[in-house]
Order: sequence, then structure tokens, then C-alpha cells
Amino acid sequence: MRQAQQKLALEVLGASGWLKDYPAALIQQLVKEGRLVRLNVGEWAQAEGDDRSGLFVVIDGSLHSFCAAPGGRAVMIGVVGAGAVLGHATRYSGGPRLVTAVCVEPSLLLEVSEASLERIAVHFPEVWRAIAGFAYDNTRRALQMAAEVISLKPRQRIAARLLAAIDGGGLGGTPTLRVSQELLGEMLGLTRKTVNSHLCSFEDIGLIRSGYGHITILNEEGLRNIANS
Amino acid sequence: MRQAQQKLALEVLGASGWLKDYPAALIQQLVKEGRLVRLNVGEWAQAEGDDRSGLFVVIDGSLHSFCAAPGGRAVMIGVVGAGAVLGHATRYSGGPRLVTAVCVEPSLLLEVSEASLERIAVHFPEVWRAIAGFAYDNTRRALQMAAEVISLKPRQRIAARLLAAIDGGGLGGTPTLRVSQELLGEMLGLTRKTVNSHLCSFEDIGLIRSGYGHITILNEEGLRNIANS
DNA sequence: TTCAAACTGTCACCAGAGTTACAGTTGTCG
DNA sequence: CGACAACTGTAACTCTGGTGACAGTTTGAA
Repeated sequence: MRQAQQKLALEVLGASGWLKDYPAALIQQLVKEGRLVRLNVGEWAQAEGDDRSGLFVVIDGSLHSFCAAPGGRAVMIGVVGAGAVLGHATRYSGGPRLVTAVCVEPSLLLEVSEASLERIAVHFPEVWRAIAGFAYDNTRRALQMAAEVISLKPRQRIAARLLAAIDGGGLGGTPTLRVSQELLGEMLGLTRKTVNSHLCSFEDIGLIRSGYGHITILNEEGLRNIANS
Repeated sequence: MRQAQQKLALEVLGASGWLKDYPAALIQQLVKEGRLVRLNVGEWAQAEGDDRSGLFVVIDGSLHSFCAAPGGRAVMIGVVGAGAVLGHATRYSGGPRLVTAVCVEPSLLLEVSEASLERIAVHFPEVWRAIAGFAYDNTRRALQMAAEVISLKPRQRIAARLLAAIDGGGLGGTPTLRVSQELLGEMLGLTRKTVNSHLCSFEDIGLIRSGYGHITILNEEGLRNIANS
């Protein structure tokens, strides 16, 4: 069991973008030093402002991530799946965690503490470079999201978000999002009604297929055209 | 002249958040390996998608940063001043630059190339940790921005942005933003009219003073109340 | 199998932001 | 010092998207 989980962790880390150019020995070390944590639906992987330092890598399952806006509002940022990294070494990088992540299906995470990272860095100082790498990736995504919300109208925004979601979804398999229209609206700063009417229109022209609690992308190109319009 | 600039660079780096916990020798090395670049108004420090790797640290002056949204739209992200870091080691961190930065006043930048970083890392591997640190900070700001645009109504959003701007402004001196209402609107995804009317209302209740091309914050607390309302 | 909870589809109403346009002011560069 | 460009203040009109409400459907747990 534990064996199988470790094997899975090795695979997921090896396939993830931020580690793929690093030696296998570093990945093995991360798995060895890390601690595998199993979470059930509704449990929090980390809370915003949480000061536990360290890294969480999603090995299996998926979580919803939230971020706080002024006025105590919680804004859903997105869905994170296998290969994603949550938070990181806070002691040296200047702040508490940025997001709150909640399990939406039973998930397996690899927790690598700050101390473990220090130990790993003794033999593999490039681990910090790898961390800088995914931090960059997170920045890119966040910026992209901000730019979309600022400059796109609702219709374009919805299309852009659907595309971004399948891009970040990771698996590369069926481009299906497990998100309700309600949640999608929350992520986009729109009401369910607005989301619904646009989704219906997308469905009419064959770009997507929407069902109970999920959306299947049928025509990426068409969505891209709308997003760019 | 060059001496004075290098001295200034040392000061700015030493005072910047992302390097303040690192040894002075690392900072000296960065200045020594880096190249001081003087830019005039309208010149581009870096273009989005630009593949020159390396780091730019703003030593003096200020730049406007933009990011691309779908459809070829350019979205203004913010104003960066002394101490800010633009872009970073792209070769290992997986992507081209995220933002385009344009000088709005004569500025001095310290450019540290990818190769220089590698050289520095030989003696100071923690330089990558420092880079991860400011990447984290950039992520935080971008996320915050996205969260605000998603969840706040225009009035709250304007207040929140004014607060964020003085926070990131860096100098700590007079809380005055050198931004036109037009530009502020662009950054917020609002029209100038909307921005204008809310700014007037803020001015009426004594929270700010707005002049030709600039805004002075008089009452942070009051703005915070509006942002949180 | 049944029931409650969660989700989608739809409606009428309306506040508020976008649009377009113009006048008046401030700064700047020649 | 004069002309031009950039910026602010304001108004009338339009229309999108938010609000609140309700019915019908799917899901999953009791």
C-alpha cells in the first residue's frame, strides 16, 4: 500500500512540469523526506495564513483552492489536481500561505516540510531552483487570471476560463470539468444566471456539452475564438 | 557616477524585501555581476514573451507593467518602482517573460543575466531561494489582484486598488500615486467615467485628494472600510 | 424506494456600468 | 508665450448583468 503510494508519488513528481528537468535522485529524495498524507472530502490541506512551512504536492485526487479578498470574502481560485504544488517554504520566502485548499474527493498529498527541504538542499541545492520554477508558474497563472477578469467581458471570460481549466487540469485525457455552474460563476465573478445563459449558448453552437455538475469541452478552437473576440 | 549608481544599487537591493535576510556578500555579488542599464521614457525594459533570460531589478525610476489577455488585449498590471524585480531566470523556470514593462520616467535597472546567476549560485546557492522568495511575492500580488477584481464591486475595487498601490509603491514616503484616472480605470477593468465618479465621491468625504495625473491618499482607514464593505 | 439536497433552466425587474460626446483645465514642448 | 496634448468633470442614453424567485431535474444517502 505504502509502496504503491510512493511509486505513484514518484511518477507524479517525475511527470510534473517543475521537476522534469531535474535528476531522478532529487525526486526520490523528495519522496523519501516527504510525508504522504491522505485527506477526505471536506478536509483542509492548508489554510490561508497558515504558518506551517513546507510544500504540498497533490499526488492524487483534487482540491478547490480559495483566496481571501477584502471584506472577508473567499474567492474560489481554481481546481487543483495531480502534480500541482500548494504553498511552499514560507520561512524564507516571506509570507504565510496564499490559498486555502479544500479536498473535494479523497486525495493523497505529499507534504515536504521546510526542514526536509533544508536537508535536501544540502545535497541538491538546485531544489531551490526547482521551487523558483513552480513559483514562476503559479505567478503566470495568477497573472493570466487577473488579466482575463480585468479585460474580458463575461462571455469571453467564461470561454477563456474553460480553456484555462482544461489546460491546468493536467490529465490530458477527457477535457471534462467537474464544476457546477454555480461554482464557475463564483470563480469568474459572475452570477449563475449569467454563466448559465452563456453556457447554453455555447452548447447550442456545439462548443461544449453541459451536464449535471460537469462540462465537457467539444471544440477548443471555437472557444478560443470566442475568448479572443 | 558609476560609483554612485553602484552604491545606490547596493542600497536598494539591501532594503528590498526579497534580499533583506541574505548575506551582504550575495548582494555585492549581484551588483558586481549585474549590468546597470539606464532607460529613457518610453523604452521597454522587457517585452512579454521576450526570451532573454535573467533578472531586472529596478534601482531608480518607475515603469508600467502590462500583461496580455486573450484577443491581443494588453492589460496594465501596475506601476513598479525601486526595489521591484521584473522577470527572472527563464531557462530553468519554464517560460518567457510574463509582463511587458515600459519606462514612464528615466530609470536605472540592474540586469543580472542567467549566466551571471549561475556563476553566483556556485558560491551562493541560496540565490535561488531568494528568487523563489520574490516569485512568491509576485504570486501573492497577482492573486490578490485577481481576487479583488472577481469579488469586489467597482467602488470597493477602486478603494482596494488605491490601498494596494501605496503598499507596493515602496518608498514609504508620501502616499501619492502618479496615475491618471484613465489608467486607473484600465487597471481595474472600469471606464474612466466610473472611476472618476467614485474618486469624486471619495474626495467629497475626505479620503483622497485628486489632482492632475495623481491621487493623494489622505485616509487609509476610510478607504479600507470601503474596500471591506 | 424515498426523500432531501444540490443543480439547472427560466422569468421579470432594475440598478449600475458602459458608451459617446463635449467643455474646461492643466501641463509640456517647441 | 503659444499651441497642442493629456487629463478631468459631466451629461444623456443604452443595455448588460445582478437580484430574487420558482419549477423541474439529477444525485446520493437514508
